[in-house]
Amino acid sequence: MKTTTTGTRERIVRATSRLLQRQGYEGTGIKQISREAEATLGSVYHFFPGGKQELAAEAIRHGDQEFAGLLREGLGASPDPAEAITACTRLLAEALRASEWQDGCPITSTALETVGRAPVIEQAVVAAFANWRAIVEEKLRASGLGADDARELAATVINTLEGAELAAQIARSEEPLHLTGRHLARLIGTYR
Amino acid sequence: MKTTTTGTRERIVRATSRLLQRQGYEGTGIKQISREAEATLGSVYHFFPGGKQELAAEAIRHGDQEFAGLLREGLGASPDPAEAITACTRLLAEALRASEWQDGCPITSTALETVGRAPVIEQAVVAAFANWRAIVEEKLRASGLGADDARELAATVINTLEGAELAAQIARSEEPLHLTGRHLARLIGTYR
DNA sequence: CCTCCACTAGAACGAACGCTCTATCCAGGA
DNA sequence: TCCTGGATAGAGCGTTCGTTCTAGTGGAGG
Repeated sequence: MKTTTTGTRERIVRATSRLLQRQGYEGTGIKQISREAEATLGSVYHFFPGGKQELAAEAIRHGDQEFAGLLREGLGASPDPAEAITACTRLLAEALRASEWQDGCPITSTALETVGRAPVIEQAVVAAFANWRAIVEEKLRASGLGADDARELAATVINTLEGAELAAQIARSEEPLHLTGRHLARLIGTYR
Repeated sequence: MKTTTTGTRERIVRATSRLLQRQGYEGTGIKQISREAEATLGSVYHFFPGGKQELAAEAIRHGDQEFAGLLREGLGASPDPAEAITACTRLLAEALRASEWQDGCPITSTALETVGRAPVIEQAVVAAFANWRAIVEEKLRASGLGADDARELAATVINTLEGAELAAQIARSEEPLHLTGRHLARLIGTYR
């Protein structure tokens, strides 16, 4: 059956994505992935003959889409860009707390561990960040900001969200995210 | 000899700090550390009977001091807080480029990998972030900002620097750091 | 009914992991 | 001179790593 086939592949990617998010690249074993995904080692290497790296790259792309979805949801909450950004920080804070501070950014840990040593993964990471920046940039331009301002602000918004997510996870507190929302709103406010 | 003794311990901590920075916690083995530090496995466990976790916690504290030194150097470059922050981003960018994009924040990777599963390390991480925030907060207060504003801005400055450092490392470009410097300067400018 | 092939299943491989253990070295005090 | 104890040295423990390999399963097409 086709559904079973894609079902297994999908389960493997989802499990990998979640494990990479929580344990990082080196801390996650293929056997743990196959166990968690309720698939066998044979299935894993059948779908991902490129091994751990190919699997991780695919999981990064999955995390990319996941985070992009959250961004779009937050940005759609208000026409005002400043309010839209704080909606994003609110969503991130809620998700982080709901997971008991376990699920931060889905790709940061893997990105840092593999930088400069796993080109396939790095490429997926770069694409994810570019995707996220583009989503924010589009929102800012739609709100009337100039092209250069929107592009630059979008980059800082994403970078700052990353930093705040990290801080919130470490401190086990929503506060860094809420604070960042307020400061980003203030920064955006200086552009009108 | 006392110097030889402390010399070995110091070499182990330095090597561990550098390796954790570049490869993360799970990606770094004790044997690699002892090799890199030109010490034997026996010496490592002699000085750090708590094993890898104790060693990592000590290395985090070393990285804490290192980053704090850079912060102090940058902040001391100008009496104006906005200029001082951009001096920090400049120093970070230079260091990152000089290491060929290998040496980002000394503790981020390890922090993310061990969050919620290695209390000894987590404690050192929390202390490091608190230390860095305090350094920036003091500078902002000395520049005339109110107590609450200074505290909040300091937190955002550190978080944003972290995010920018991450982005710069991944993109192999100084640009995210310089951009962040400009945006942080602008944000600080709204408080006078 | 048989063939075919995508998929499942997991044993086995060499290497590396963190850590324990014993043995040795050597400077300083009795 | 002998003793003590911090420091060095590395073999070896059991486990897990990523990967390879062969064997088996089951539904679709002829």
